[in-house]
Amino acid sequence: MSHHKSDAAGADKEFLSTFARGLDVIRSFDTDTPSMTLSAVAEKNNLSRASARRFLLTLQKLGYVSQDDKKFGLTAKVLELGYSYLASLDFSETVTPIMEEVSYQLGESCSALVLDGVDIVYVARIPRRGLIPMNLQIGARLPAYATSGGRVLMASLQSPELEDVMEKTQFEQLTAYTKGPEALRTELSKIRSDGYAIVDQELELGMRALAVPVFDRRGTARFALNSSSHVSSVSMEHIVSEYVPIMQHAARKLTEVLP
Amino acid sequence: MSHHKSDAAGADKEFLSTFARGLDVIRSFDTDTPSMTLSAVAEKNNLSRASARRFLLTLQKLGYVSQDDKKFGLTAKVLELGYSYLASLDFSETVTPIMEEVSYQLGESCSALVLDGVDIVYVARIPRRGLIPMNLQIGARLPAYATSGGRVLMASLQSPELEDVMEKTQFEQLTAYTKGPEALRTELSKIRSDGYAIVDQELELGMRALAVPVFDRRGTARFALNSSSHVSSVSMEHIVSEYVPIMQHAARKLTEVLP
DNA sequence: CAGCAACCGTTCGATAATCGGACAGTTGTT
DNA sequence: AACAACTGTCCGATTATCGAACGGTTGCTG
Repeated sequence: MSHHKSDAAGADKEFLSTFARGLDVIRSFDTDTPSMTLSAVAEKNNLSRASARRFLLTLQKLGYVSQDDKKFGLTAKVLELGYSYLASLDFSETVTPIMEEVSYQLGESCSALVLDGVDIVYVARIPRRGLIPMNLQIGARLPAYATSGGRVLMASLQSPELEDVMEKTQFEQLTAYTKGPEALRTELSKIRSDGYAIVDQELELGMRALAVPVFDRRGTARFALNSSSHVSSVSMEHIVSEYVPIMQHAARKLTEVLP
Repeated sequence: MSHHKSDAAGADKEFLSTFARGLDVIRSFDTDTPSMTLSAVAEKNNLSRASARRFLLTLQKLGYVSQDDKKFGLTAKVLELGYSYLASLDFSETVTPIMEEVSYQLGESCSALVLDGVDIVYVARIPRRGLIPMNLQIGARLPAYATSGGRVLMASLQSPELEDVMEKTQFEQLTAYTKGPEALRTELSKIRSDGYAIVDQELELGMRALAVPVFDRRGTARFALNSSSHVSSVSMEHIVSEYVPIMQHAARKLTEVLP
């Protein structure tokens, strides 16, 4: 049915390379190189200086980069790009208040996260006052297989998608407790029947995390709610008996308000 | 010296229109239209269907959009674009802990924000437990002229840049207290000598905000620290005598750790 | 189940957008 | 003054990109 595209060359008629390269230019700014000269941008992206300049001037004209004495740097406007995504989720009115209530009842941080490939991505977060266990901002990523949120979302995938994630996942023994692929499969079916996931020090020693899936009215998992706490502060039993009902109650309420 | 570019046509030799259009496609997803059919994307961006399809396929191949039954939607991966900017700021190690301390000492939320055009943009935020006055996430924008953070940043601009901001600002009477252009100029020079700005119910009734500028070692303002509170909870005198010293102390500490 | 409406997918010649090498200009350093 | 390390600009060559047109698919309706 479908033409065999020339896999070797990869020159795809439907792929806008100028656009793709431009996105790479944006992403080439990072912590190590927050600002770069035109030449540095060219080199980092395998572009000619003339091309790099065109990308930078385009971004500058659009307000996404600014120039400070030969050095180019991103402006806060690039946040608007990521913001398109957050806006399309539309959490601020409906979801955040419920998360705040959960956070208050638990006395712990509470996050919302989605699956993107083999990672989970934090899309909303209510931090706990005082010690913040890890610095997880919106947009931060963690491997799905070793996180409670990742597991509830994996558990609600259909078979082909799940296989795809399992296959692409790089299983690493992050702590002495981290489960491998086989143990994870067993765990996933347990999660399916329980309706929640607990990850006990598999991602990081001393940290326990709980997550529940949040479904929309059609029954598809839209995101996960998660809360993590120190081993010293809460026992596993307490999580199961106290935290799980609160989280599941919130998840059911969320189902009603989701479009 | 410089060619007179054909101002009428606007066809700029150094402007990569494919790239610019692609960025617009990303931004065309919003709260009202979180997912769109190919045709809808085409129409919203004034593209032919064939073009819209090329943009969407490119974004899909890069993982920024996903397709669900003829409807396209952004994925969490677009957050990585905005993340490039946050990474280039590199706040997580150095700035956030100091902000947390401020938030703890004040018992109020504490935010970091930068100036982008006539707006301020939130780039880091430590929320206060309990009532969150407004839902200000990272990336959120407010008009600079009516916010304490905006004012300290405007106050530290050089004359031509300041004039530019003043000129482009749409002054609106947001509350009965909101200052106009003339009063703002007076206020700015007061801010310059005081080293802080207080905005008393000018943005929203019942809200008072305090901000201080944070300079790097070369003396350029990099961002502002801000904290806002309810009128009922704290008096103006208390802000000046208690909050200001804490904020200014944090700002000085930040100066030392900034690159 | 034919006919229609509203979509999406694909092709291909035309065209304009993009490329990059070469040269010129600028700045700061020794 | 010579040099290094940049950025700015030009223009012919090259393709990437465009869009109209046609073909499919799906779902609805009488």
